[in-house]
Amino acid sequence: MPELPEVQVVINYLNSNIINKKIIDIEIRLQKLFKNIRPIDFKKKVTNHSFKNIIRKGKYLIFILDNGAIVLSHLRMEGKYNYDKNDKIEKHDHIIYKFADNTTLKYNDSRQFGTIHYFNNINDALNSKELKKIGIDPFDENFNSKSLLSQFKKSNKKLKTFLLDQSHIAGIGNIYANEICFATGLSPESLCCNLSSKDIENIIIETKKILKESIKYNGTTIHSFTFSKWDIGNYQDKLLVHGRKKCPRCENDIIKLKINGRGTYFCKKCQKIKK
DNA sequence: AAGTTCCCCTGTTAGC
DNA sequence: TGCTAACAGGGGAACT
Repeated sequence: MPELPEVQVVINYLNSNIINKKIIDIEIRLQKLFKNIRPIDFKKKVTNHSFKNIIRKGKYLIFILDNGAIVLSHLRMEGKYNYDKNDKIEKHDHIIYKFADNTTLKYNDSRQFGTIHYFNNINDALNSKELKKIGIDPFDENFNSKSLLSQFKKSNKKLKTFLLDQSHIAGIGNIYANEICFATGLSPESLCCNLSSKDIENIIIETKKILKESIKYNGTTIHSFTFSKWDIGNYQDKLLVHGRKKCPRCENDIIKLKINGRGTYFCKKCQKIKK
Protein backbone atom coordinates (compact mmCIF):
# COMPACT_ATOMS: atom_id res chain seq x y z
CA MET A 1 0.00 0.00 0.00
CA PRO A 2 2.03 2.87 -1.29
CA GLU A 3 2.26 5.92 0.95
CA LEU A 4 4.49 8.97 0.49
CA PRO A 5 7.85 7.15 0.73
CA GLU A 6 6.79 4.37 -1.64
CA VAL A 7 5.34 6.83 -4.16
CA GLN A 8 8.59 8.82 -4.04
CA VAL A 9 10.58 5.65 -4.66
CA VAL A 10 8.36 4.85 -7.66
CA ILE A 11 8.83 8.36 -9.01
CA ASN A 12 12.60 8.16 -8.65
CA TYR A 13 12.47 4.82 -10.44
CA LEU A 14 10.37 6.22 -13.29
CA ASN A 15 12.45 9.37 -13.65
CA SER A 16 15.57 7.29 -14.13
CA ASN A 17 13.96 5.04 -16.74
CA ILE A 18 11.26 6.50 -18.95
CA ILE A 19 12.07 10.19 -19.45
CA ASN A 20 12.04 11.46 -23.04
CA LYS A 21 11.13 8.08 -24.51
CA LYS A 22 8.63 8.45 -27.30
CA ILE A 23 5.36 6.66 -26.62
CA ILE A 24 4.40 4.90 -29.85
CA ASP A 25 1.37 3.01 -28.58
CA ILE A 26 -0.82 2.61 -25.50
CA GLU A 27 -2.80 -0.50 -24.76
CA ILE A 28 -5.64 -0.02 -22.30
CA ARG A 29 -7.10 -3.19 -20.83
CA LEU A 30 -9.18 -1.77 -17.97
CA GLN A 31 -11.34 1.18 -18.95
CA LYS A 32 -12.64 2.11 -15.52
CA LEU A 33 -9.28 3.39 -14.27
CA PHE A 34 -9.84 6.53 -16.35
CA LYS A 35 -11.89 9.01 -14.38
CA ASN A 36 -12.20 12.20 -16.42
CA ILE A 37 -11.44 11.06 -19.95
CA ARG A 38 -12.50 8.26 -22.24
CA PRO A 39 -9.68 5.72 -22.64
CA ILE A 40 -9.86 6.12 -26.43
CA ASP A 41 -9.31 9.87 -26.10
CA PHE A 42 -6.51 9.35 -23.60
CA LYS A 43 -4.74 7.10 -26.05
CA LYS A 44 -5.16 9.63 -28.83
CA LYS A 45 -3.83 12.53 -26.74
CA VAL A 46 -0.83 10.80 -25.18
CA THR A 47 0.46 8.66 -28.03
CA ASN A 48 3.42 10.20 -29.92
CA HIS A 49 4.43 12.22 -26.87
CA SER A 50 6.97 11.51 -24.15
CA PHE A 51 7.19 12.03 -20.40
CA LYS A 52 9.36 15.00 -19.55
CA ASN A 53 9.27 14.70 -15.77
CA ILE A 54 7.36 12.97 -12.99
CA ILE A 55 6.64 14.73 -9.73
CA ARG A 56 4.58 13.98 -6.63
CA LYS A 57 1.77 15.67 -4.77
CA GLY A 58 0.75 13.70 -1.71
CA LYS A 59 0.36 10.14 -2.94
CA TYR A 60 -0.41 11.25 -6.49
CA LEU A 61 2.09 10.78 -9.31
CA ILE A 62 2.04 13.70 -11.76
CA PHE A 63 3.41 12.70 -15.17
CA ILE A 64 4.31 15.80 -17.19
CA LEU A 65 4.24 15.27 -20.94
CA ASP A 66 6.50 17.07 -23.42
CA ASN A 67 3.55 19.25 -24.50
CA GLY A 68 2.73 20.23 -20.92
CA ALA A 69 -0.26 17.92 -20.58
CA ILE A 70 -0.61 15.93 -17.38
CA VAL A 71 -1.30 12.30 -16.58
CA LEU A 72 -2.31 12.04 -12.95
CA SER A 73 -2.00 8.61 -11.38
CA HIS A 74 -2.98 7.34 -7.95
CA LEU A 75 -1.84 3.84 -6.98
CA ARG A 76 -4.30 3.38 -4.10
CA MET A 77 -3.57 -0.03 -2.56
CA GLU A 78 -1.85 -2.19 -5.11
CA GLY A 79 -0.99 -0.04 -8.12
CA LYS A 80 2.51 -0.60 -9.49
CA TYR A 81 4.58 0.61 -12.42
CA ASN A 82 6.87 -1.86 -14.05
CA TYR A 83 9.36 -0.80 -16.69
CA ASP A 84 11.04 -3.49 -18.72
CA LYS A 85 12.09 -4.77 -22.07
CA ASN A 86 9.75 -7.69 -22.47
CA ASP A 87 6.24 -7.26 -23.71
CA LYS A 88 4.79 -10.22 -21.88
CA ILE A 89 1.53 -9.16 -20.31
CA GLU A 90 1.01 -10.28 -16.73
CA LYS A 91 -2.26 -10.71 -14.93
CA HIS A 92 -3.63 -7.31 -13.83
CA ASP A 93 -1.51 -5.32 -16.30
CA HIS A 94 -4.10 -2.67 -17.17
CA ILE A 95 -2.19 0.00 -19.09
CA ILE A 96 0.79 -0.68 -21.33
CA TYR A 97 2.83 2.24 -22.69
CA LYS A 98 5.04 1.13 -25.55
CA PHE A 99 8.14 3.21 -26.23
CA ALA A 100 10.03 3.67 -29.49
CA ASP A 101 13.03 1.74 -28.16
CA ASN A 102 10.89 -1.39 -27.67
CA THR A 103 10.70 -1.02 -23.91
CA THR A 104 7.37 -0.86 -22.07
CA LEU A 105 5.89 0.70 -18.98
CA LYS A 106 3.07 -1.34 -17.51
CA TYR A 107 0.59 -0.25 -14.89
CA ASN A 108 -0.43 -3.24 -12.80
CA ASP A 109 -3.16 -3.14 -10.18
CA SER A 110 -4.68 -6.32 -8.81
CA ARG A 111 -7.47 -4.60 -6.93
CA GLN A 112 -8.33 -2.13 -9.66
CA PHE A 113 -8.58 0.70 -7.13
CA GLY A 114 -6.07 2.98 -8.81
CA THR A 115 -7.13 6.03 -10.81
CA ILE A 116 -5.95 7.96 -13.87
CA HIS A 117 -6.87 11.54 -14.70
CA TYR A 118 -5.80 13.58 -17.71
CA PHE A 119 -5.38 17.38 -17.74
CA ASN A 120 -4.36 19.77 -20.52
CA ASN A 121 -1.79 21.52 -18.35
CA ILE A 122 -0.32 21.64 -14.86
CA ASN A 123 -2.57 24.46 -13.69
CA ASP A 124 -5.69 22.50 -14.53
CA ALA A 125 -4.24 19.54 -12.65
CA LEU A 126 -3.30 21.55 -9.56
CA ASN A 127 -6.73 23.19 -9.52
CA SER A 128 -8.59 19.91 -9.94
CA LYS A 129 -10.69 18.66 -7.07
CA GLU A 130 -8.28 15.75 -6.72
CA LEU A 131 -5.16 17.86 -6.07
CA LYS A 132 -6.63 21.04 -4.70
CA LYS A 133 -7.57 19.50 -1.38
CA ILE A 134 -4.15 17.96 -0.74
CA GLY A 135 -2.57 19.49 2.35
CA ILE A 136 1.01 20.44 3.05
CA ASP A 137 3.78 18.03 2.15
CA PRO A 138 5.98 16.81 5.04
CA PHE A 139 9.05 17.75 2.98
CA ASP A 140 7.80 21.28 2.31
CA GLU A 141 9.97 23.89 4.05
CA ASN A 142 6.79 25.33 5.58
CA PHE A 143 5.84 22.02 7.17
CA ASN A 144 6.08 23.08 10.80
CA SER A 145 3.97 23.36 13.89
CA LYS A 146 3.11 26.95 13.07
CA SER A 147 1.21 26.00 9.92
CA LEU A 148 -0.52 23.00 11.52
CA LEU A 149 -1.16 24.14 15.08
CA SER A 150 -4.57 25.67 14.44
CA GLN A 151 -5.68 22.71 12.35
CA PHE A 152 -4.89 20.37 15.22
CA LYS A 153 -6.40 22.63 17.87
CA LYS A 154 -9.76 23.01 16.17
CA SER A 155 -10.12 19.36 15.13
CA ASN A 156 -12.32 16.94 17.04
CA LYS A 157 -10.85 13.99 15.18
CA LYS A 158 -8.78 11.27 16.69
CA LEU A 159 -5.05 11.73 16.04
CA LYS A 160 -4.92 8.70 13.73
CA THR A 161 -7.85 9.97 11.69
CA PHE A 162 -6.25 13.40 11.40
CA LEU A 163 -2.96 11.96 10.19
CA LEU A 164 -4.75 9.95 7.50
CA ASP A 165 -6.74 12.95 6.24
CA GLN A 166 -4.86 14.10 3.13
CA SER A 167 -6.24 17.63 3.41
CA HIS A 168 -4.20 18.21 6.57
CA ILE A 169 -0.91 16.50 5.76
CA ALA A 170 -0.11 14.94 2.38
CA GLY A 171 1.08 11.40 1.97
CA ILE A 172 0.65 9.67 5.32
CA GLY A 173 -1.09 6.29 5.08
CA ASN A 174 -2.10 3.69 7.60
CA ILE A 175 1.30 2.19 8.29
CA TYR A 176 3.13 5.46 8.90
CA ALA A 177 0.22 6.90 10.88
CA ASN A 178 0.64 4.00 13.31
CA GLU A 179 4.39 4.52 13.45
CA ILE A 180 4.12 8.27 14.01
CA CYS A 181 1.70 7.76 16.91
CA PHE A 182 4.09 5.27 18.49
CA ALA A 183 7.15 7.44 18.00
CA THR A 184 5.47 10.38 19.71
CA GLY A 185 4.16 8.31 22.61
CA LEU A 186 0.62 9.38 21.81
CA SER A 187 -2.35 7.06 21.58
CA PRO A 188 -3.94 7.10 18.11
CA GLU A 189 -7.24 7.62 19.92
CA SER A 190 -6.12 10.92 21.42
CA LEU A 191 -8.28 13.84 20.37
CA CYS A 192 -6.40 16.43 18.32
CA CYS A 193 -7.88 19.38 20.19
CA ASN A 194 -6.41 18.03 23.43
CA LEU A 195 -2.85 17.77 22.18
CA SER A 196 -0.30 20.20 23.56
CA SER A 197 1.89 22.40 21.38
CA LYS A 198 4.78 20.19 22.38
CA ASP A 199 2.87 17.09 21.21
CA ILE A 200 2.20 18.73 17.85
CA GLU A 201 5.83 19.75 17.53
CA ASN A 202 6.82 16.13 18.18
CA ILE A 203 4.36 14.86 15.59
CA ILE A 204 5.94 17.15 12.98
CA ILE A 205 9.47 16.07 13.88
CA GLU A 206 8.68 12.35 13.94
CA THR A 207 6.70 12.51 10.69
CA LYS A 208 9.67 14.03 8.87
CA LYS A 209 12.10 11.62 10.46
CA ILE A 210 10.07 8.46 9.74
CA LEU A 211 9.20 9.32 6.15
CA LYS A 212 12.77 10.35 5.36
CA GLU A 213 14.17 7.21 6.89
CA SER A 214 11.69 5.06 4.98
CA ILE A 215 12.66 6.60 1.64
CA LYS A 216 16.27 5.81 2.52
CA TYR A 217 15.26 2.15 2.76
CA ASN A 218 13.22 2.32 -0.45
CA GLY A 219 9.92 2.26 1.42
CA THR A 220 7.93 -0.49 3.05
CA THR A 221 7.00 -3.73 1.36
CA ILE A 222 4.05 -5.44 2.96
CA HIS A 223 2.29 -7.44 0.32
CA SER A 224 1.63 -11.04 -0.27
CA PHE A 225 3.13 -10.88 -3.70
CA THR A 226 5.73 -8.55 -5.15
CA PHE A 227 7.18 -8.41 -8.58
CA SER A 228 7.73 -4.90 -9.81
CA LYS A 229 11.25 -3.62 -9.81
CA TRP A 230 10.70 -0.81 -7.38
CA ASP A 231 9.03 -3.07 -4.93
CA ILE A 232 12.14 -3.84 -2.96
CA GLY A 233 11.66 -1.66 0.08
CA ASN A 234 13.15 -2.73 3.39
CA TYR A 235 11.55 -0.35 5.84
CA GLN A 236 9.13 -3.05 7.01
CA ASP A 237 12.00 -4.35 9.14
CA LYS A 238 12.13 -0.96 10.87
CA LEU A 239 8.45 -0.76 11.79
CA LEU A 240 8.13 -0.59 15.56
CA VAL A 241 4.40 -1.04 16.07
CA HIS A 242 2.55 -1.73 12.82
CA GLY A 243 1.82 -5.45 12.58
CA ARG A 244 3.67 -6.20 15.79
CA LYS A 245 2.56 -8.40 18.66
CA LYS A 246 4.85 -7.07 21.40
CA CYS A 247 5.94 -3.53 22.13
CA PRO A 248 9.67 -3.24 21.35
CA ARG A 249 10.01 -0.73 24.18
CA CYS A 250 8.19 -2.35 27.12
CA GLU A 251 7.40 -5.87 25.88
CA ASN A 252 3.69 -5.51 26.64
CA ASP A 253 1.11 -6.74 24.15
CA ILE A 254 0.35 -4.43 21.25
CA ILE A 255 -3.33 -3.50 21.07
CA LYS A 256 -5.04 -3.90 17.74
CA LEU A 257 -8.31 -2.18 16.97
CA LYS A 258 -10.04 -0.32 14.20
CA ILE A 259 -10.17 3.42 13.92
CA ASN A 260 -12.31 4.57 11.03
CA GLY A 261 -12.10 1.10 9.56
CA ARG A 262 -8.30 1.05 9.53
CA GLY A 263 -6.21 -1.48 11.39
CA THR A 264 -4.59 0.39 14.25
CA TYR A 265 -1.70 -0.88 16.37
CA PHE A 266 -0.47 0.73 19.54
CA CYS A 267 0.99 0.10 22.98
CA LYS A 268 -1.29 1.14 25.79
CA LYS A 269 1.60 1.61 28.18
CA CYS A 270 3.91 3.65 25.97
CA GLN A 271 1.28 5.70 24.19
CA LYS A 272 -0.70 8.09 26.35
CA ILE A 273 -4.28 8.93 25.51
CA LYS A 274 -5.37 12.55 25.70
CA LYS A 275 -9.14 12.54 25.72
C1' DA B 1 -20.25 21.76 8.70
C1' DA B 2 -17.81 18.25 10.39
C1' DG B 3 -17.31 13.59 11.48
C1' DT B 4 -18.45 8.68 10.43
C1' DT B 5 -19.64 4.58 7.66
C1' DC B 6 -19.98 2.15 3.56
C1' DC B 7 -18.22 0.71 -0.67
C1' DC B 8 -15.21 -0.25 -4.55
C1' DC B 9 -11.97 -4.97 -5.64
C1' DT B 10 -9.20 -9.37 -5.40
C1' DG B 11 -5.76 -12.21 -3.11
C1' DT B 12 -4.72 -14.19 1.26
C1' DT B 13 -5.76 -16.15 5.55
C1' DA B 14 -8.55 -17.84 9.36
C1' DG B 15 -12.14 -20.84 10.65
C1' DC B 16 -15.10 -24.60 10.17
C1' DT C 1 -9.01 -31.01 2.01
C1' DG C 2 -12.18 -27.65 0.46
C1' DC C 3 -15.29 -24.36 1.13
C1' DT C 4 -16.80 -19.71 2.95
C1' DA C 5 -16.21 -15.52 5.48
C1' DA C 6 -13.28 -12.11 7.14
C1' DC C 7 -9.65 -9.12 6.24
C1' DA C 8 -6.55 -5.77 3.94
C1' DG C 9 -7.09 -0.42 2.85
C1' DG C 10 -7.24 5.07 0.06
C1' DG C 11 -10.47 7.91 -0.83
C1' DG C 12 -15.06 9.25 -2.59
C1' DA C 13 -19.95 9.11 -1.78
C1' DA C 14 -23.50 8.97 1.17
C1' DC C 15 -24.84 9.22 5.47
C1' DT C 16 -25.59 11.34 10.52
